[in-house]
Amino acid sequence: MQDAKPRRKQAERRAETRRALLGAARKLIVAKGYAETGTPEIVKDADVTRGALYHHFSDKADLMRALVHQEAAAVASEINADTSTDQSPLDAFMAGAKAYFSAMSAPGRARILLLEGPAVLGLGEMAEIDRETGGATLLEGLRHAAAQGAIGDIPLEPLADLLSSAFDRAALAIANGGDSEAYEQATKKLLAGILKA
Amino acid sequence: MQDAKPRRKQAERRAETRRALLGAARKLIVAKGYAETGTPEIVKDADVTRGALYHHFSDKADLMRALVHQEAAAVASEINADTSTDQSPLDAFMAGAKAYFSAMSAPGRARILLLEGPAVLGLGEMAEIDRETGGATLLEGLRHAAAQGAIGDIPLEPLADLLSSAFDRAALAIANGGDSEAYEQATKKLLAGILKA
DNA sequence: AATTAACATACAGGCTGCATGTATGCAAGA
DNA sequence: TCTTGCATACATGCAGCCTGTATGTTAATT
Repeated sequence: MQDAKPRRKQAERRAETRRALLGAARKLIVAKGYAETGTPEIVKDADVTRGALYHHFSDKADLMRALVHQEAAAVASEINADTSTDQSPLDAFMAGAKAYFSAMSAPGRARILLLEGPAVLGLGEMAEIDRETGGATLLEGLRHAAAQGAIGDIPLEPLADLLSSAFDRAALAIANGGDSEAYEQATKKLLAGILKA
Repeated sequence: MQDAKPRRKQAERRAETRRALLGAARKLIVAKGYAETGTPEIVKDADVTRGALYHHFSDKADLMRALVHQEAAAVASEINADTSTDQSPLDAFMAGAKAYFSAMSAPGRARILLLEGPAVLGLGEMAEIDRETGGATLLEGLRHAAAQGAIGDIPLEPLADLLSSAFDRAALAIANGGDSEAYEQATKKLLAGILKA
C-alpha cells in the first residue's frame, strides 16, 4: 500500500522509461542489428520520444553499452547460480563451460554479447565489462589446475584468452542452432588435452 | 605483345581508380574503423568523386567486401608460399599457425579480417570468403591426423571451428603487440593436447 | 559517327546529436 | 498547509552529415 496509482514517483517513472528503452532496443537490435536499428525506431517501439532516450543515455552507443551490461550481468548471475564444488579439474571446467553455453542460449544474448557488442564498443571495452562482471573465472580455474601441476609451465593468460575465444565460438554456434552435443565434445577435447600432461 | 597501349587505356584507368579507392578505404578504415569512416572522406583521400565509388561498388559495404577479399587473398598467398611438407602432425600444425600469425601481422590486416569485416559482412559471409579463399586447411589437417588415429572419434568440424577461433584470437593479440612467444606456446599447448590421445 | 564505359554533379531522404521549451515532482519556508 | 522556487524528466525542433540514386558529361571504343 505504499504507492497508490495517482502518485507516481520520479524514480519509478524513470526506471519504467529506461526499461522500455532497453527492451525495445534489445528486441530491435537482436532482430536487425545495431547499425540497422535507428533511434527513431527504438523510441517508437518503446513509446517514448528521442528526447527521453538522450536524457537517459549520452548517445546511441551508450544505450548499447547499457544493454551489454544488462546481458553480461544476467550471464554472470546464471552461471553463479549453479556453482558446483569439488570435482575433477576437467569436470569442473566442463561444468563451467556448459553453464556458460546455457546462459548464452538465451534468445538474442549471443548476438548482443558476441557480435554486436564487440563491434560497437570494441574488444577492449567488452573485455573490461567481462572483467567487472563475470570476472576471470576461467583464468582462476587454470591457475588452480596449474598449481596442482596439471598444466605445464607456460603463461596462463594467453591460454585463458584462447580458450575463452573458443568457448565464445562454441556458445555462438550452439545459440545459432548448432549441434550442442558435438560442440561440447569438442570443448571437452580441448580442455582434456590441456589438463593431461 | 598481344595488347598494345591504346587497347589498354580504359582497363588501366579503371584499375587505377579501383586501387586508389581500396587504398584510401584501407588506410582510413584501419585507422578509424568502418562506421567512423564516411565515403566523402574516402573519395577525398583517393582523389576521386563519390560517383566513381558508386560506379565501382554497389554500396559502402561492397567496398568493404572487396577490401576483405583482397586481404584474405593476401593471407592465403603468404601462407601457401611457405608450405613445408612432411613433418610430425604437431609440427605441421604449428608451422601453419605461425605462418597464419605472420600473415596476420601485416599492418591493419587483423583489424580488417577479424574485427571490421565480421562486423560489417557478418560471420556467415566471412566464413564463405574464408572457404573460397583459404579453404578449409585446418579441417583437412585434422582429418589427416584423425585418419592416422591421432585424434579420438569425435566430430571434427566443431573442433576445427573452435581451433580456428582460438587461432584468430591469437593472431589478433599478436598483431596488437601481444607477446607472440607466449601466444605460440599457448597455441602449441592446445594443439598438442588434441593430437596426443 | 554512334555507342558505351567511366566517371562527375545534384538531389532526396534519413539519421544523429544538441539546443531549447515545457510539465511535473519535490523540498523548504511562511 | 500552501505556495514558491528549483530540479528532474522528458518533448520538440533544428542543423549537419551521410548514404544511395538519378541525371549529366567526357572520353574511349567500335
